[in-house]
Amino acid sequence: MPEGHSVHRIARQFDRNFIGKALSASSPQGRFAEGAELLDGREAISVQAVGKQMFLETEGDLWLRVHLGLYGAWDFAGEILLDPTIASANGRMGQTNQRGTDLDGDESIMDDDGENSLSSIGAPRRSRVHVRMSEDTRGLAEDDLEWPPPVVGQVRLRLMTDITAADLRGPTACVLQTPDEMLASVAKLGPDPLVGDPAENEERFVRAVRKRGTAIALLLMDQAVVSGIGNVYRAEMLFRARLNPHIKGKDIPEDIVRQLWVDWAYLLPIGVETGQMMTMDGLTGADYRAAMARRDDRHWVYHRAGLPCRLCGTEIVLEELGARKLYWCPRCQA
DNA sequence: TAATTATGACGAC
DNA sequence: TCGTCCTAATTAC
Repeated sequence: MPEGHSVHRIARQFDRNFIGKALSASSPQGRFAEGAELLDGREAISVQAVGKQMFLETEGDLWLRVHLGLYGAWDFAGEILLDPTIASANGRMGQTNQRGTDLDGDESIMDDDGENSLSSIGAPRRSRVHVRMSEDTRGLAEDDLEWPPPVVGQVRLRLMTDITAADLRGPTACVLQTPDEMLASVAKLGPDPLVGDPAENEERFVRAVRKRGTAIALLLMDQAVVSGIGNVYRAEMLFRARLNPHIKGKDIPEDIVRQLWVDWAYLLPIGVETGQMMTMDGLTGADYRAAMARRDDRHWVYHRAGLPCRLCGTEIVLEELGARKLYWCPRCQA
C-alpha cells in the first residue's frame, strides 16, 4: 500500500536485481497470462518510477506499467542485492542485511529481540530472502526457502531472473505499453521531485495549484498536480504547513505553495531511503523515539482522529473528502 | 466465519 | 456522489 516513496524503492530493487538480465515471466493467477507471455524471455533494459507508477522497459520497445493502487504489492524472493541507497530506518541495515531480512527497511522486525531469532543459530549466512516491498510489512529469512518460491495467493505477475523472483499481487494497473503509450502515461502525471528538473518541477506545481479553485487537500491528492502524494503524506504535509485543508489553491499565497513543494521534495527522499513516511522530524530526543516506536501512531495527524493534537491538544478532526479520510487539527490549521 | 479496513483511481450518473 | 475494481490482514461476532 504505497505512496510515492514505496514505488521508488521498488524501482531501485528492480534496477539492482533485474536490469540487464533476461526475464522469465508468468501469471500464476492467469489474469495477465497474455502479457506475461509477451514479456517472457526478454531482457530488462531500464526501470523508472514516476509518482505511484513504475515503468519497466524490456527489449523490443515493450514497457510494463504497474500501479499498485490501494493494496497492491511486490514481493521479492531469492537472492537479492540490496540497493545501497535505501537503508533501514533503525540504522542497522548492515546487521539485518547479513541476516538477509528486512529489505524493506521497516524496523519492526528486528527491533524486538525475542520475536525474531532467525540468526540465533549458526553463522549469519542467509542469502535466500523473501521480502514484501511495501511499508509496514515484514521480511522473512530462512536457509531452506524453496526455489523457485511457492506461489502464495493471487499473483498477477511473476518476474524471475535465474536467482531472483518478484511477485506482483493486487495491482490496480498492470499493462504493457509501446514507448509512445508509456510517454503519454508519464505526461499525464504531475511533477515528481525525483524525476526531471527540480526548478521546472517546482514551477509546474505552483502553476497547477494556483490556478485551481479546488481545496488544497484535493489538489495534493491529484496525481496530475503532483505525483506520489497519498492520504498520509497529504495530511502530514498540510499540518506541517499549518494549512487549512479547505483553502482553495488559488487563494494560497505563492510562497506558501512553493513551500509545500519544497517540503514534498524534502520528505520524499527520506521516505525512499527509510521506507517510512517520516514526517515528524520536528520532534527531538525522547519525543521522537516515543513517536516512532509505534507504527500506528507515528504521525502528526494521520489516523489520529479524536486524539489530542501533538502541539495544541485540540482533538484531531476526521472528515470525508472526496471519498477519502482527511485528518487535520482545526486549531493549528485554522 | 464474516465484516471491515487500507497509503488509489476510474467511470457512470 | 456513488459504485466498482484489485487483495490480504485485522477485527468483530
